[in-house]
Amino acid sequence: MDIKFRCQCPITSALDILGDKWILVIIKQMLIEDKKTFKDFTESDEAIATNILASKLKCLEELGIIIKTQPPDNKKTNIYLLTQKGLALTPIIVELSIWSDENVRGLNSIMRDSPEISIMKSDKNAFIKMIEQNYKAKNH
Amino acid sequence: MDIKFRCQCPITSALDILGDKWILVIIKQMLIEDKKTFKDFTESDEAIATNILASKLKCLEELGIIIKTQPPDNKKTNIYLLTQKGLALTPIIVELSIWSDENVRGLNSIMRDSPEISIMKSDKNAFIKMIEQNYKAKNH
DNA sequence: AAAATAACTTTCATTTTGCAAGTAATAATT
DNA sequence: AATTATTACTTGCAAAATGAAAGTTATTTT
Repeated sequence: MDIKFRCQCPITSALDILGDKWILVIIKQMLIEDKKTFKDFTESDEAIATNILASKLKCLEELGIIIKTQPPDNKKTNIYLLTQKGLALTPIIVELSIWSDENVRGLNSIMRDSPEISIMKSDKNAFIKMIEQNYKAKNH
Repeated sequence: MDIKFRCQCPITSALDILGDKWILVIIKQMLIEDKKTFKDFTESDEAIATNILASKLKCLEELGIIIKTQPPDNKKTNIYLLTQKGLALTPIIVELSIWSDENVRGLNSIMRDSPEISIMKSDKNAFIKMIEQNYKAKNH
């Protein structure tokens, strides 16, 4: 199961990996909603189907964007964690958030506010670092 | 043909629009490869099928991300241009570019270098502004 | 007037996504 | 110790999105 890259373009190649309905949603759930088990993902608002979830997690693992680990005290539950490659997607998630706040709100009447949106805009780099540090602190 | 939003999350809502194989590729082609006609898009490296292209362009137009215009001297050729909403996707494209350079290069052996990658990284904001100004200058 | 071009549309095959139900292993409860 | 519940999936099938190839219409160009 390896990815077919459409051409030599770096941006298109990134989208050969990230360009679908679910990959970046799963990354977002891990990064800012603290989801880490298969069950966590199935219970989220987006309501991903379990077969799709299983295939996307496998794909992300093969690409080195996440790793699957077993907690020593529990053989039933698996823990999925972002690797450095996955954490490095934070700037993309933040930019999606800003674009959405400014340009999608008018189209989705039920969209919720991001309480941190003004902080996010006023100092993007600091905000990105904060999210990354926060994730690392929680998962070590 | 209106979009179904999965939930209240701003990031997921952005991905309800942008999360597919083609939308951001088309935006990239307009923004940094100077593509503007139907033919331009069909001739690009990514080789999009004409039926898919037609449906994506229609979708982008309905969302207000691009506009379709007729040059006064030619009734055959249509010109597609990014609106402000479309231009505001520049930061996302730039972040995809940076992430790809650092994390996808190892997976796509034929990926080309971005000559401006170091400038891009050293001052993201300046680079984003430059791309946006450049686009506006060319298309007025 | 004929040929070429631009912008699509149509048809049909393939791939991806989605729903619902089922399974196997482990953990918790009685 | 036996039963029940939970977790992490897989399977089967339907629906939607994507793709390849050919066809259509309205301009331009020759």
